[in-house]
Amino acid sequence: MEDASPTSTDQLTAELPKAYVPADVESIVRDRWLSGNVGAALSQPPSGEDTYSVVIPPPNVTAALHLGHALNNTLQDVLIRYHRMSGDHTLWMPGTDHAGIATQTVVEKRLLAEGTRRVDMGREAFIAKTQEWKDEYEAIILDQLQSMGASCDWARNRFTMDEMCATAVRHAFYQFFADGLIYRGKRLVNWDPATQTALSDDEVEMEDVDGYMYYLKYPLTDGSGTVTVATTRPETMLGDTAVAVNPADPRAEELRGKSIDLPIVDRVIPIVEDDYVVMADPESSDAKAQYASGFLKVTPAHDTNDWDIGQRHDLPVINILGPDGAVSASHGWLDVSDEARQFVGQSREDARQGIVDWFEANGLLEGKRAYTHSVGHSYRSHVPIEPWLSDQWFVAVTDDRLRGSALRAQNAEQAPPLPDDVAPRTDADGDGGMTFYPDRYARTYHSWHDNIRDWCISRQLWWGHQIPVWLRTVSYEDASPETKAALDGAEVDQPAAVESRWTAAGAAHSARRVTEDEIEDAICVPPPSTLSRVANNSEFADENELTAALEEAGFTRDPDVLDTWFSSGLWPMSTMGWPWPEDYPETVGLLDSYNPTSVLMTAREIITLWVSRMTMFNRYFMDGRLAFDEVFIHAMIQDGHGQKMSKSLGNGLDPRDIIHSHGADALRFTLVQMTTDTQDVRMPVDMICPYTDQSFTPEFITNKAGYVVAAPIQESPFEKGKQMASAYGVAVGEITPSDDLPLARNISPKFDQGRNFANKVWNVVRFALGRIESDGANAESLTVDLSAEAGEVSFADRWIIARLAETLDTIDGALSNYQFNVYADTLYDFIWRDVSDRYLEAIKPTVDDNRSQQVVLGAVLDAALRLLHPVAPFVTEALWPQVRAARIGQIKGVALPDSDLMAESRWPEVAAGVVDRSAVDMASRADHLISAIRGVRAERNVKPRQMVTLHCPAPVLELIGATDGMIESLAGVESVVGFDDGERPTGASPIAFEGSEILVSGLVEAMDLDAEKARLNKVIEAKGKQIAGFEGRLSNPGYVNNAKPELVEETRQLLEAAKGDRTAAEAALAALG
RNA sequence: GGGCGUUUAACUCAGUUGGCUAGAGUGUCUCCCUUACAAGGAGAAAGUCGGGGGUUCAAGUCCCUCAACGCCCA
Repeated sequence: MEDASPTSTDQLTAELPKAYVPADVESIVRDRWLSGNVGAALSQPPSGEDTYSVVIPPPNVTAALHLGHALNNTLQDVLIRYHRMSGDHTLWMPGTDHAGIATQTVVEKRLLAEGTRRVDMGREAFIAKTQEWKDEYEAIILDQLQSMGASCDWARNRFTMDEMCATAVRHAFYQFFADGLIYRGKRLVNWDPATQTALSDDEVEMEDVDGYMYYLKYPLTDGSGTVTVATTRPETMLGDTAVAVNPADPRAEELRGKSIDLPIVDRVIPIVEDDYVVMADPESSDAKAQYASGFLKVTPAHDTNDWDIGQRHDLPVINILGPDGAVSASHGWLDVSDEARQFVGQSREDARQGIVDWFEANGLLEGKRAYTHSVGHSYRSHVPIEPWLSDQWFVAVTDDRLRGSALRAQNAEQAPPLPDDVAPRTDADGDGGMTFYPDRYARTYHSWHDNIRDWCISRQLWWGHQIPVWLRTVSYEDASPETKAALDGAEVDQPAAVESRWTAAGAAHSARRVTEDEIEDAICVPPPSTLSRVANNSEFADENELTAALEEAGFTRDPDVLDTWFSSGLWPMSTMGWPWPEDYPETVGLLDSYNPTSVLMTAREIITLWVSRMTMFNRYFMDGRLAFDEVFIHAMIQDGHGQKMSKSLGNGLDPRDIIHSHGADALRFTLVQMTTDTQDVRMPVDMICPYTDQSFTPEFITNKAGYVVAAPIQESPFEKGKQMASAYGVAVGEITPSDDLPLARNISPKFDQGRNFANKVWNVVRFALGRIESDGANAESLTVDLSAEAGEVSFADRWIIARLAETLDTIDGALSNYQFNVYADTLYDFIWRDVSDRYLEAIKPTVDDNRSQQVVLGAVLDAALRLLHPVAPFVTEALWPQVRAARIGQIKGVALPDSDLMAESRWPEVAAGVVDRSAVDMASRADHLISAIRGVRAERNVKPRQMVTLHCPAPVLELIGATDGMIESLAGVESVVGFDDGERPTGASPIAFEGSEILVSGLVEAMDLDAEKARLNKVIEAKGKQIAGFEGRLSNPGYVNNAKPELVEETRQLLEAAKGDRTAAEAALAALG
């Protein structure tokens, strides 16, 4: 790459502006990576070499990425870049998710705004429209990822509905179907009456709702009285098929065998006894018992618990609602009485009121009490979910081959014991191999599988993978002989595998009785690539012929699509070409080399739905192999008030805004630094004034729902009288932004630290470039030996390399354990505190004339930037040509091989033998002395240029000598003279250091006696406190006997030093008179 | 109802198996535009580690308990 070649340092210095301007370099750097194919993975790395792989949790194409995505992807990129630099073959698979219901919903909204509806345009046209949306947002998302610096293998970008993924989805469905793990059945599902589709359990959100508990009197058929049922949903009584009572209830015996005349509907229903019924207990602490009457109306078609009771007592199921949630007589309700007919067609809300009124008017309403309870709501449309009876497809995730396999995958050391009904772990591939970080999430994952139910995967949508099954319902007589044979003795709704002409052609065939005399045949047709492999001697040439024949035989394809998570669950396999990688040559080898992936990074909200399913699927289809070895769950970012960031609260941050104002590295660094192993982190949200571009803390109000939000209208603190709209004001529709009331964007001051750090790094490099004479030399030109014996380098050089080695160790440990904040903090300290504040200042007087020191400076810079690269790739890559130019030699034992791009450089290696660990201790002593001197200087207002003189005893002289001028440089000391309680220089300020007295003279201004005394008294007081503490500890026999000996010894030394310091300070005080 | 997490300086957070005088960034105050950086440098003030009890020679760290806040699941 031509612009990466080193040129003369003078030129380079001139090229670097005084401050780092991210916008000036980010797009250039991004292009360098793209044209350099930095993220490209080798499909078939040489065997035996390490690989490291991550699949991106595919973002929904519904919307642009938010801050949570920025965090998630930054962390992945940090690991990927780190492992790439460490020499692993890395694969980071990018892609997006079609997000069925979510995307369909936003597209429908857009259509409505344009004046059309989905049903008006038809399925084909709607899918085309949605595809447009997908293309638009996929492009935005990929652009966002690249602008954040994500080093994915872009050529492998996948989409959950592209051909490769679609093949995997269809093949997996076919395989499960053939193995009896996917079945169709009439079940109660979570029905969203607004979007009119089924939802899986995890798409239902529980919300507390203020409602009533109604007490309805049901007359006994024998006229002997009434029983009172308690219910929150009186309207469902139209579908009651029993009343249940707990067998332990004293009233149960008397009622045994009796029945009820169900009001309104005139249906005679039995009284059954079931343990499930909560007995009335007004004294109970359980709200359910407090509000219970002891009698439960049983509506199997409209309540999951009632369904279970119905199953136990063989009760009829009467469905009285339509798909829109209104009362309906055309979905299985046959015995509609004249009285009941008035409610047909009413919404569930109207019907509730009407039925309560009816009971009241007829003297059958015993009462109602206010009652707050949890009601399931659609996560998408937010309307209450209706448990609704319908034909749906399910994956039998409760089967041990799936649930058991997911549980066995867990690392036994961090997981609770396996449940009794799960087969034990064996030495099979994958068993016990999956580890969670932080480990507490292993329990969350485990317990999710406790009450797992079969997974409803059909969705009544258009956007998604259409179910690859052709269905036909015929009367028993008309069914084929094979089907009849397979169903011999089978009960209603119980599926059976069938051998037929369709299975001979490569499809899978299952049948079930829909009713006693109706039979449904289901033919699952695999993807063409599978069909051509499994069908030998098929009577059909290809899939088209087969499906044409099916349709001719009266079959029609199920119009429903699959739950999005079905395709996401296959993601670690489908993206790598499964099941037929040979059909996609670029994927050959990927599964063998990169699956299992190394780690899955995600937020905890989807531990259950995604981690579990990927594990189940990968293990099922890949002979037990895990989808990933490790799972890292990162924090959720909340706003400054501890609230979830959301569009509706207007408290979110757009990564694009942060990149615009602070730069991508600032975004990344701050996010990485925030990543501790806690669950939530807070990020105070400020606003940017659109008139001045300055940020300020907005005025907050509390909204009706109790959230702290930015007031809809904000005054500019910078331009008097000018106003702006907050994101909250716009989100709730209170304000439409205009020229007079422009929308203010959100920002957080937390990103300042990242921005400042990038700027610091920039300037460290600028400094070095000004001090290193390139003269055409390169990293091979000169080799410097660090050892003190060689005498080639100064103390500061040995020390900074020792600190580099320590930093490297800490960072390696941190990144292997997902301690991202430790990584960021360690680097920040090393670069800012050590390299910048100490090392650069220490070498300023000597580096210009010291060739070896220039070599060390160049190498330190090079190494530091490499360590920084995973978290701040842009600024480091931007500076890489300059850093290469600054390399005029190498350090023996410090490996920093050259490369064209920083992103392709190797992680630094420092040989243990070259590190002078003692230098770190000595530097720390020096540091204390420097601080003391600086303290005196600051107190006396000594100007930076003013040099002082030090008068100190022999041991301190020795330290000063051993550190080769570091102390003088950093403390502004001109000369050091010996001083052994001899004649005191006049006007000198005393300080206590390591038990002896040191005098500082040359402070220019006359000594302020009172201030000096006050300072010494403060020292004496502080030392006295310390001494008391140490003495107290040492006089305690328990401590001396029990604590580690070296600890006790250390305490003794500290005590001696503190005593010495106090004595010195007292002597100095006395000398002042 | 079950589970998890948080509570340390004014704010946002570190503090790894108990052991140096509890740290950082921001903010505040004082001084300095020193030829890498004012997005900077030097210094300073600021903490009864949520409350209470316990274990221990020793508790921010372990145990019990109470409180507040948040999240997940039902």
